[in-house]
Amino acid sequence: MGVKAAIGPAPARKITSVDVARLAGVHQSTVSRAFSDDGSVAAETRARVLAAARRLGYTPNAIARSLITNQSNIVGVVMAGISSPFQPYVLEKFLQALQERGRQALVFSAPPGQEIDDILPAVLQYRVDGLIITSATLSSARLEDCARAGTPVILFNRNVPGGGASAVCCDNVEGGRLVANLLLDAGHRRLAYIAGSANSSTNRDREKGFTDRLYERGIVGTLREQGRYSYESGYEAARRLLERDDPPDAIFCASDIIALGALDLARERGVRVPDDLSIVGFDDIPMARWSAYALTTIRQPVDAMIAATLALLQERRAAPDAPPVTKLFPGALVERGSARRASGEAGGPVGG
Amino acid sequence: MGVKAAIGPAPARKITSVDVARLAGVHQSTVSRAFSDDGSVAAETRARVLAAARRLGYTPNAIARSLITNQSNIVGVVMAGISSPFQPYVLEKFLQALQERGRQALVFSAPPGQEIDDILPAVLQYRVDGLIITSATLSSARLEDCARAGTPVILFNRNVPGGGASAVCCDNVEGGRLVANLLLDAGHRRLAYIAGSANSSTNRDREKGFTDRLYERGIVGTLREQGRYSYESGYEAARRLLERDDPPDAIFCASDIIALGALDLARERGVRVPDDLSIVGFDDIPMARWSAYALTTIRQPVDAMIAATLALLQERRAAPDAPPVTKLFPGALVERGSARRASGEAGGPVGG
DNA sequence: CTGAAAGCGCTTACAG
DNA sequence: CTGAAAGCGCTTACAG
Repeated sequence: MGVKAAIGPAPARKITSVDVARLAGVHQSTVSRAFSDDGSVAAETRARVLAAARRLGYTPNAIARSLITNQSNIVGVVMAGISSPFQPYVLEKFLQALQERGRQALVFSAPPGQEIDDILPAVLQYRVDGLIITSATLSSARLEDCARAGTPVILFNRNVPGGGASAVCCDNVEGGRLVANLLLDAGHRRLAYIAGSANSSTNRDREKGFTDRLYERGIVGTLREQGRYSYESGYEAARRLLERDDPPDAIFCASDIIALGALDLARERGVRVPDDLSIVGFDDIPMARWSAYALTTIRQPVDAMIAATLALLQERRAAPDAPPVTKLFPGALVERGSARRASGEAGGPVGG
Repeated sequence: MGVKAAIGPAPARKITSVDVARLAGVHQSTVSRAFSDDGSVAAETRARVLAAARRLGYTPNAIARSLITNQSNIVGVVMAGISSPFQPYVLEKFLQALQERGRQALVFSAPPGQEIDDILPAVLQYRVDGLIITSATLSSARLEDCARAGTPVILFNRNVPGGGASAVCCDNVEGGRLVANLLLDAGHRRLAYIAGSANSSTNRDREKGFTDRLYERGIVGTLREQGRYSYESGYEAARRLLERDDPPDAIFCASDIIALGALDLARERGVRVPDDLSIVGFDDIPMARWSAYALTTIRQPVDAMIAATLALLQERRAAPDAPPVTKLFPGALVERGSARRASGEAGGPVGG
């Protein structure tokens, strides 16, 4: 009533369910029930509680709830580098899917290409309900820590057979085969592969599918350049390839971002795409459809893969000791302008 | 000892500090101290506790800690769309900065251009220590909810004077002026502006700085196309501009991604950049330096802006009722190949 | 349908 | 330096 009151309303910090209960004239446990879906509360009581809560600006404390229910509703998402365009594309979809399901995402970024063991303790401290690791791997020691903590782990876009973790992945081997078929059917015989980071399963599998199919169809002597998953890397690798005495007439790049770099280098040197050189990527990132690139590529069915990841996480939480599974999703060939069409192919629907 | 033992080690779910205390032969509070930095524990005791913890695979429960310390160590990050390339670039830097400071990030993605009021309750339930909102705004009602909950809010890359929230922002008005000067000094007189989303402060400020400076220097009749922050939008807007009877010879785009679309459209139509047309963007996203684009642009000092955001958050947590402040950071002109150089300018260092 | 009480796993004065 | 105890803000059997 004195001078102090004039300073302004004392900010009533830290409103709890007890405050709401007092105002609504009920017990604290009733407040709790009013905020839970299945709590049996008289409709009228609930209305009174909710009104009091609104007046006080009360929101249930999810931290306290997590502690007692032993469920945080938080999923950990660890990404190895968000800078490569496929990653934010995936992350955004994960965030949306999680939000739709009423879950939160604690997101971590790891230096690309590295193991993410250092990050794990922080993730586990927050007792996340599950852990999604995209484009990275966890050592088996850390994987065991997760198992011991009862935290299910799903590897997204990384497939380590026998690695002890469940995985959701595009069928990269089959994708590589698809590209080999496409290029061979278009008449190419002088082929090259620009690899992504050496230690990634995506690179390994895409390369394997590609070269195996080439071999099956009698092609040998395919060129190879080691790259990383970056534009600059594709640009440089393509330079080395095109400076050869016997340059390739078709290049399969381990990912779209590599292909974009290769495409730009080719153009700069006056090599016409696809007339002189076919270039194919993998992922179908948003940029692949830019008219400047019109990249022929393999599309990963990201939405289905994300839904499967979340379903698997749920499943594993119920049955933590079930053996790891791997779910493979077929990629789809998207033909745009950067690769020659099969020679036998008709010009359009009319010709069919 | 019976059949059950053969099934395997019963997974000792939910190890707590009590379990560790028992194994180490100390009280539970001593375990807690051993895991805290300043807790006074005998070195030998701490070692024993840590050994026991390792053996049991114990990690302190951060959820329980948050409840008692009233500090979650979690920062909420709300982004309006991660798909535009500047956003993941910023997000990655935020995540890294937060990790370095021992903090976690609860990340939310909102539909771009929209208000993010719906997301706020979820954020507040988790009692985040602070909230960073990038490229989006909160209604004043929701801002008040945050104030009442004692959660400091910083707007990143959005500047709403008198909006009631603190903000960290590039000086977009000054950036717009810089571009006007550059283009005028290079001899351009027929100018155009491709706008970003109409309701964004970034667009408003960049346009204002640009047109004000043009006006000051006596240029009128500047063309304007409304766009959104997307490649496609820049592509289409540039088409409309270049199909005119009196096309511009220089275009300032509200952001780099718009400029990239404009650049590609120009090329497709055989318009030479920068000989026939200068194009300037804003942000300096990683793609701007790709050799295919070599985009002249304004670089936002993102690292400094992020450090300031985090410092401000810390500050506001200590003094929640301090009035909102806005920190403006100057952008830097980065001249690459997409805009003509000033006519008076020497060709290189030799000519100086 | 509602109240009273126990308990989730920690931290932190308070003694000694 | 260590132990004993209170308490953070909830949920959830248990009675009634």
